[in-house]
Amino acid sequence: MAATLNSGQVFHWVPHTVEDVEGFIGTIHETPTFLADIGNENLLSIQPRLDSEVTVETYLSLSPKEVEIRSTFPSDDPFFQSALNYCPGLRIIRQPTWECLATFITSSMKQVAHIRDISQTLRQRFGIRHDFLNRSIYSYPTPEKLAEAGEAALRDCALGYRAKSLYLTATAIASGDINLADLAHIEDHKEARDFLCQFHGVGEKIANCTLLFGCNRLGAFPIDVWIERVLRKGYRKRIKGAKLQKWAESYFGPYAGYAQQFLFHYARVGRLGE
DNA sequence: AGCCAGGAAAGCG
DNA sequence: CGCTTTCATGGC
Repeated sequence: MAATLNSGQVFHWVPHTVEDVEGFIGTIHETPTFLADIGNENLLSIQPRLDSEVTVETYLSLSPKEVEIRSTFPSDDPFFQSALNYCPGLRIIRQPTWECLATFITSSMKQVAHIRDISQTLRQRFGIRHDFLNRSIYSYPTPEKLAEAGEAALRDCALGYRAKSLYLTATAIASGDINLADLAHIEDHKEARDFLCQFHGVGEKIANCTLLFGCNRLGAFPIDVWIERVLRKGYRKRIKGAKLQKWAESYFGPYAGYAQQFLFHYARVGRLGE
């Protein structure tokens, strides 16, 4: 669980200790939650109330479907197997679509540590406060709240040029101009990606991150500098862009996005670089 | 001090 | 079209 929360999918979980148990505190949708690994692959979770919408198990993808997913990965591939074995417990988190979309808009050309800072600032200034386990934690602000805040106030959160994109996207949704819920009814992967690319500041990579981490579309394969690096190193792939995208989706199969996350983590934490 | 970060839009030819 | 430049900010 700890590796999953630190794997660059989600940016708001912070270390927290409850009665000498070390874990993380954050929100699952609107519900404050404490999570801790307590040995033997057991997970401790504390919530002030039951979240009827999304359970801890759903959020962390702790389902038996894992076995089926892993069986679709390329088996005769030592490089991928070592990426998989590097962190076998890694899961894809199922985040709220808006929260995921907005967070990745703020992620462009930023390091993970700084994306965390931005996420925390936005939550503290514009989100709803929950007092939980002797601590204040904040849910992710709604599109309405960010639209109302205005571009200047967002820029003041160290967003830089991303403030404009976040503001325009929040406004498009808050005004009813674009209904984010429509995305769930789009079957086709390309159409879904194009739908997300309507938003200012959203290109192919951020659209794929949103589909993978925020829409439960496990075939989406986001390509960033780390993935380009790892595919170049592990598979001698010198192609880029759309060609690399097509190869990866085809090679890693129906759950390519899941495979992507193992490769990303292997590249970033495993110090694969030169 | 220089380089780069989970990129995308705008500006070229 | 495909390629290049520009856009802020902070950590190392």
